[in-house]
Amino acid sequence: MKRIAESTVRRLSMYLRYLEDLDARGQHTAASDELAQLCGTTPAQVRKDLSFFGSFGRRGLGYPVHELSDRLRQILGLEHEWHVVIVGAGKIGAALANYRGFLQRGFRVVGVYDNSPDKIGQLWSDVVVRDMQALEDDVKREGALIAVLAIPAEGAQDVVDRVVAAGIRAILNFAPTQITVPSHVSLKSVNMAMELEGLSFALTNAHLSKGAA
Amino acid sequence: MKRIAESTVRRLSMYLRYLEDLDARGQHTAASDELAQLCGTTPAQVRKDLSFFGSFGRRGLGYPVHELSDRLRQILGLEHEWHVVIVGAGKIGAALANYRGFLQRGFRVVGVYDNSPDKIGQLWSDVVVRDMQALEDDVKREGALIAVLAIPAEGAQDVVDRVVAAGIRAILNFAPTQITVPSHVSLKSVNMAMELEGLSFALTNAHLSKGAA
DNA sequence: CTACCTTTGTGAAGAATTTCACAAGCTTTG
DNA sequence: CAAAGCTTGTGAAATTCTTCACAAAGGTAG
Repeated sequence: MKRIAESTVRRLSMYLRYLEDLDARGQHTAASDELAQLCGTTPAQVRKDLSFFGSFGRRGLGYPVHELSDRLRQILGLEHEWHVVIVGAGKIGAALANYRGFLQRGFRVVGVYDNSPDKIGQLWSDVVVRDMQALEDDVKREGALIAVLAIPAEGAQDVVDRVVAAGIRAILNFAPTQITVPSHVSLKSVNMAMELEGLSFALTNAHLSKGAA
Repeated sequence: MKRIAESTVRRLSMYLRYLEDLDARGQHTAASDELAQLCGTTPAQVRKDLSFFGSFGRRGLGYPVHELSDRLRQILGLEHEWHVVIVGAGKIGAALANYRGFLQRGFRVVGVYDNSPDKIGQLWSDVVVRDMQALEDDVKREGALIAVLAIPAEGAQDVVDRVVAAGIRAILNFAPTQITVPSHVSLKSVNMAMELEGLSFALTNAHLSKGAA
């Protein structure tokens, strides 16, 4: 079977979001054309993306909204709950810990960790900020497989090594630095400075830069 | 001249970060190989990326660290200060407003805006949270060209239309929804749920998913 | 039942991006 | 100054991703 491109996965995630909207509004079917317009892509792209996983639509009619949502949740692995730890109790950590979208999607924050004594013990939503020293034990006990890193660049790699050793299998990194992980661990990095610099480039070189996203 | 891929711009931004590190450490030259290792890419990629903009290296030696940094800042449009407004004074807005990396890179937050009465008037770092109603006037007066949207999905498009009408030319969107902008406006979206779902997919379909980032 | 309309699923074409591989050029050493 | 050693810059090849275009299939109207 073919490997799936990251861009395809991102779009699946987007299709799902809009399908759920449509479902909530009671719409029963949606054509690739409609989905494409909602998501800012093309009908051919929608059909191709879905075709990697099977054939879910009906010719002449479109896709069954509810059924396709289910199928996409399956594909994306959103059927069960993932346990997530957040490392770093700064503003970004706080934003993530409070973000309701996560729980809705099956990402349950089972722990928030920090070094700073004035952070430790604070209650956030429904978890208490704990000392970093508890990190490994908690990861193991809670069976957390996903870690979010919301810490400064310095020390990020150390934390990565620690959580990986404790059993984490996927990392979402907000630290503005390159980190490395063993091949059995998935990594995504979000770097705000890099995004803003992309915009700065576009503003400075309107003629050179590609369309938006 | 050839159009520049977004992926290239992201890497330029990364090269710059590491060149600045090297510069601070007093290293005078760096080969494509070294830069590639730091950034997790390949030497050929580094050379190709840079070659779109000119030829900055010396054969047999590598790239002059300080000079190339300057040149990259020029290319990325980081030589002068950009004025940025942040719309939404929630946790994400707070994280961004406080992020020192921005100012370092020449992004000055000239205003933070919110609707909520208990947010308005709060002092953040060195700006006061203001009423959304002041948004358009402030954008014009301050000559802000970049807006960061840190608000819920509902109403995001309205805010976009408002800031675009007021003269904003680039938007960094954290609202978890698709927004549209006129073609003269650049747009980047960061969607945390989508990132986590990408990890969930990778965990669920190890055999289908591509390498990490 | 037939004709017509719509929309999927998908090979094949096309475009974009990355990787390869090597000639050209700078440095250093003897 | 010649030879050896690196490393760049870059066409060309390979790979990856997107778009095209159309046959196949379901739906509907008459």
